[in-house]
Amino acid sequence: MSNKIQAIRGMNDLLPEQSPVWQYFERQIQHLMQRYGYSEIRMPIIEQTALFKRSIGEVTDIVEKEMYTFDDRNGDSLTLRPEGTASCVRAALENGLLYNQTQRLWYQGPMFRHERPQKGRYRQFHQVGVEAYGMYGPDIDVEMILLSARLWEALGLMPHVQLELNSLGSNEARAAYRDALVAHFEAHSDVLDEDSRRRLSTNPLRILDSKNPDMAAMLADAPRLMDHLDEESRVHFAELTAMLEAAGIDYVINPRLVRGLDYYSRTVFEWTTQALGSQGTVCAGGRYDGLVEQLGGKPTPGVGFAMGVERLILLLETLDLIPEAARPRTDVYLTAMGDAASREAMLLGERLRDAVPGMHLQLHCGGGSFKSQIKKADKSGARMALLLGEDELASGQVGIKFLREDRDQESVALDALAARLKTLLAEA
RNA sequence: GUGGAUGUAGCUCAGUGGUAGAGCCCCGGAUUGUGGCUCCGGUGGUCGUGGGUUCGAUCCCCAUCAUCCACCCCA
Repeated sequence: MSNKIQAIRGMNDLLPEQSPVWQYFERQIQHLMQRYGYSEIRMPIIEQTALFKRSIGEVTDIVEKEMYTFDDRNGDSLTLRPEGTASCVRAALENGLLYNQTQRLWYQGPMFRHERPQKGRYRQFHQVGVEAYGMYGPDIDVEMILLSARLWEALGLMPHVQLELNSLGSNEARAAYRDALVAHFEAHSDVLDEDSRRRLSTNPLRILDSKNPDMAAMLADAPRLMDHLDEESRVHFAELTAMLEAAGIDYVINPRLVRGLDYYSRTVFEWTTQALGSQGTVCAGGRYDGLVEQLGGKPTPGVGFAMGVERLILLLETLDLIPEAARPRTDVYLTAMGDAASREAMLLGERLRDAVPGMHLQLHCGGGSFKSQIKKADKSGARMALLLGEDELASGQVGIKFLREDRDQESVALDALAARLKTLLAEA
């Protein structure tokens, strides 16, 4: 055991039993994105370290202590991407996708953060990200929320998730609010815990997030971001909530909702669930109007969000929401008794796959008794087993045995087999 | 990164200071070529890893790795 090589901590294998569930989820995503007119973009999973430092923010937890950063053979500092937005903006800029045009993009793939693993939190995890560029109005913010809501609806998750909203205001308004907040905290510094004191100089907004009950009263009295919004952001947010109400989307305004990445401004939102314990955020995002410029582009507004695939799949499993149709099926299991029949079965299998393209046919390999082959046919989940032995070979017939229905075994001539199978498959 | 719990067969778990068991799974047989039920038999474990205490450790102690829970963070 000790000399066996193990997977890296917090990085998981996706096993055969699990992959159909992921594929089901991915199909839903692809379908959804097409319906809303979003195009897929794929970026490298490694970028220059500076990209993340500049976008996410030097003093955020992600950059300070969670990135997989290393020097490559040239001595350049590279980082395994901890999130997708920065790469997406970089790729869009680099390829001219933002030049005098709007974009609706999505992507999917692994992200890496060196955190302590827990259920729903892994060092390699997967996100589906959705980003839109070039649109200032709240309509695109609303579209993003509606799009995500439609996904919950399709997956059956809607009753189990809740939408939380907030506005961070413009960068100037947030800076002013930050000063007011720091003043409030400094006036009550006796109540601040150690974490919060540290954050006072780095990221005071995060103190609002604290779950420490000793600080609850002081936090309740803290100035509210909503009261410090600039006029433009206030109107933007008001229009956003009005449109959500018109669309019938329930939401809760959470004035303490802030984001761990520095690039956000104005709208921020989170979909959360109670069903996953402490890793209950299943989807989160917001507006980042300053990021494109910060990364060297012309001022271009952006909105986006990311979903945690592991968390969503965990949620689907916890709530038993994986539809039966998501599982792969086998229609036919082809058995063969004896060497001659085995050779013939291989060819027969290919001919049947040509003739009946929609059929899922599994060929028995590896010999064994008839009994054990039929046992395997049963285990495969196939509806029927095709039986090919010496008798059948001699008479040019194949046996069709029904494994899930009370029905007589059939004997069909080889040249009529494909047609018979088509008919049988059409029954279901 | 902090605190706590757990780690025994592929899976779910019993168990004891004298080097291990059940159920499920898997394989074979009862039924010379016919699954699901039943019965019988079998494969499979350096008891997470490395040290220590002991005549002797899977059990006690320490360390380490991994998983889980909470904090933290976030998707």
